[in-house]
Amino acid sequence: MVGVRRFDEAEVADRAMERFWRHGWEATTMADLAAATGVQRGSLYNAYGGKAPILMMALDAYAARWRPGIQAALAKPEPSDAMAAFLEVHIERMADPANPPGCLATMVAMEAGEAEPSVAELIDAQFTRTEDLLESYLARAQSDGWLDPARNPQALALFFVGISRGMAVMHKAHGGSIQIVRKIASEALRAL
Amino acid sequence: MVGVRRFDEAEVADRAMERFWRHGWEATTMADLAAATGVQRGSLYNAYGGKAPILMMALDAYAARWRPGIQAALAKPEPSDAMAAFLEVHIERMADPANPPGCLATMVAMEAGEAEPSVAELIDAQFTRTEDLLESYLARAQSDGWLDPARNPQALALFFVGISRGMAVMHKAHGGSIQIVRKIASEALRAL
DNA sequence: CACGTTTTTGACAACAACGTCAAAAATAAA
DNA sequence: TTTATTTTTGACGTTGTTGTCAAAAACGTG
Repeated sequence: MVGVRRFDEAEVADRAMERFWRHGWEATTMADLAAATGVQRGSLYNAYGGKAPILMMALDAYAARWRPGIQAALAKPEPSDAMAAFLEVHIERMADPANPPGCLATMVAMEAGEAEPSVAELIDAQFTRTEDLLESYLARAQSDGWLDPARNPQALALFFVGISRGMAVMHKAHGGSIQIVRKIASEALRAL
Repeated sequence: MVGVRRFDEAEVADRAMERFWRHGWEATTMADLAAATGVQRGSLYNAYGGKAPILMMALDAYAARWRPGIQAALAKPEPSDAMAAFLEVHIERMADPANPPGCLATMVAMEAGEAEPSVAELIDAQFTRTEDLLESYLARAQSDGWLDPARNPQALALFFVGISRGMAVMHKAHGGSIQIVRKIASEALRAL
């Protein structure tokens, strides 16, 4: 390696994440990303090739940021505890005033259409990954006797991922109210 | 009225709705709206003033389209029937292949930020309206003895509106799968 | 029918964003 | 220290989008 990259890639990912999260995909231009990251537009093109690869990098960083919390949640034996902790990860993210409202992945899921198939595929894969984590946790909890054998782990996993996305939409739509989000979560836990 | 408007305003609202619904707010230009509606760009500026008023008109038409179904759902005495019918309105919308995937209001809620305060306010108001409808229905059902007096009608209303938005996100993220949406709804109804 | 008002139309200039490129700068390795 | 390779930088032309405007067309009213 001869001419070495001058900027910190992880920091670029974080700043780009913040920018996309707060303003969305279409409302963010390469010039905005240059301003947000402090890296010149030409360098971003040289390093990543365009806007979509930067978003995908930001989405990966975003998913990685919550992964420890989710895995800790799924270490709890009782499903009601685990699902409460799972939702709490999202609540804490929304409660932190340093974060933009809502959820980056949810926003991109709604915004990314046929125009950016690679982004849509990544979102699909990220959602599926979380659903699979929850489903296998719930299936194990079921075989360990913590969950009624009549319940459907897959449907429950979809439900909890779904309600976490719904909470993000409500958070954003209602001006960042965290009380609303907490109320939704508490009702959702009665599904168990 | 002398020089009378040459196009059907309701039809413009419908075509604009379809365009915004399928492609989103930022990804739709005035030229796109002109092409979608068959009305020239200049005429749209003359009639509405810009893109945001057209979106707001489309959002009103969108809300009006599902209002009868929701009111019919809330005519059912038993809350479990009513909430099932409420969610079914959304499911049927997503199951119709003629409709774009997801939900226009949910998409705009995620996409509209500080850049378009008037749009964000309208979305907030539309969400609140539905929540209020559900809350007063549930409060009445509760006083009529159909719902456990220990339950919180407001929190339940927020939950059901929230899960309907979550269903829309999951629908869009997973390429329009309706089975996923149905599974989520069936689990959500166990919260009652 | 003629008038006055409004809409429609096509065009315009200004601005924003894109993607590329050649020259300059930086640095690891020889 | 020189060389080879990569990144950085600023600028360029192209394209797309915006908002406006004046002329033309349409139409209800008198």
